[in-house]
Amino acid sequence: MSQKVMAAMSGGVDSSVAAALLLEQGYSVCGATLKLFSNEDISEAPSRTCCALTDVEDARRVAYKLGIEHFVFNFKEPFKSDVIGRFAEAYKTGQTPNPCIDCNRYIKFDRLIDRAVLLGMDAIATGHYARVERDESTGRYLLKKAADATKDQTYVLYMLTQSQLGRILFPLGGLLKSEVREKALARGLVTADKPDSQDICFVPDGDYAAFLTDVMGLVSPPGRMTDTAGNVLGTHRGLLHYTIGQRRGLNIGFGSPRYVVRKDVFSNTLVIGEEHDLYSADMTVGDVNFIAVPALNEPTRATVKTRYSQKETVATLTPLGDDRVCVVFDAPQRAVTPGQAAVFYDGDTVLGGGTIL
RNA sequence: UGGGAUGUAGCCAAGCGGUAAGGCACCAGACUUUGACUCUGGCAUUCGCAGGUUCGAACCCUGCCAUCCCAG
Repeated sequence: MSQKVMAAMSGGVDSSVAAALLLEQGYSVCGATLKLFSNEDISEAPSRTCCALTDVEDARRVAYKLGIEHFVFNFKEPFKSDVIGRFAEAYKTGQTPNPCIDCNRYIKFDRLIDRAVLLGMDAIATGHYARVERDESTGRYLLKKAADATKDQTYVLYMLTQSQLGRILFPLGGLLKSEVREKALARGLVTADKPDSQDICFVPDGDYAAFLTDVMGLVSPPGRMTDTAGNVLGTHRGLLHYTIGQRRGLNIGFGSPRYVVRKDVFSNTLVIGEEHDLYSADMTVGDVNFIAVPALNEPTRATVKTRYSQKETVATLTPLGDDRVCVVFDAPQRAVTPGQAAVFYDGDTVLGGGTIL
């Protein structure tokens, strides 16, 4: 009896091909598309997003073409509270969140798995570029980088637990993006030519600041902009327009570029400085989750990623207790930003990760 | 209103008689499944204003205006 898999289908190329491949590999497959928000809740949501209404239609057409059953689950409420809500909360405290990670953590790999199990499925599959392997010696599931290093998404999957990993298939983990597109074309999937998604899915026009103020009702008044010594240089447009390391939008001219160095929500002050002011020798990471090991018990060498699409850097991890880890970089890192994820690697294997405090 | 200095794009700034460098900011595009960073391209028919000299002026001359400094 073949394994029953629920393929999460966003309506994009990747998940379409993932579902098709599973079917060809002999799995018993059904498709599932998640409704995460109403289009009328956000501004015009035309092309380049995931999970929009047209994308549900595309997913349905692909499922039909593949001849598999297709479900649409309404996860608007949990998405609103666990993803959008957290996103807004993070901005309130001056952090820079990564909503994709929360969506994976609380929606796709939590509620969707629950739903799949409820329907008698053995596992779920997504179009993420990552690989899951079983370490025979320890019995643990390992999360490993994708074959296509440029598309690797392990950074947004660091919080997966052993029980989740035991029920996850990533059919695209061994493929290159170009191969995925070829396969989509070869199979005549309508999603073959859809552009890669980008931007935050619930903020299709990319104007997340407007979303936070207009839709979420956050208040972010203008305030003073100072240099690192505290000298007032001008006025900022509201703290949520900025993130650490940001250069654009400061609207202030010096001989050299200026970057956001710090956000102080209490005094509503934006501190700006030069490139060299952005480097940190260490950081504390909280809410950590370990995958390759049950827990971190002693100082450990690892490579660390402090933001998406950034090169890894070598560091020493020291457990602090309370799900926290102190990370000391071999070389100071640029723009370490609270709220962003820090992911630890041992070669191609994800050791674990957490949120930068 | 005695003396000195300076006025070139939003900011800084080169140019010193031959037809407006550069940096920052800004804008556009690329890259990017977060916000960023980065990269590429764009961005003063015009040099405080008005006259004059010259084949030709941001550069020389005259006047005016503005700002800053020193002195009163």
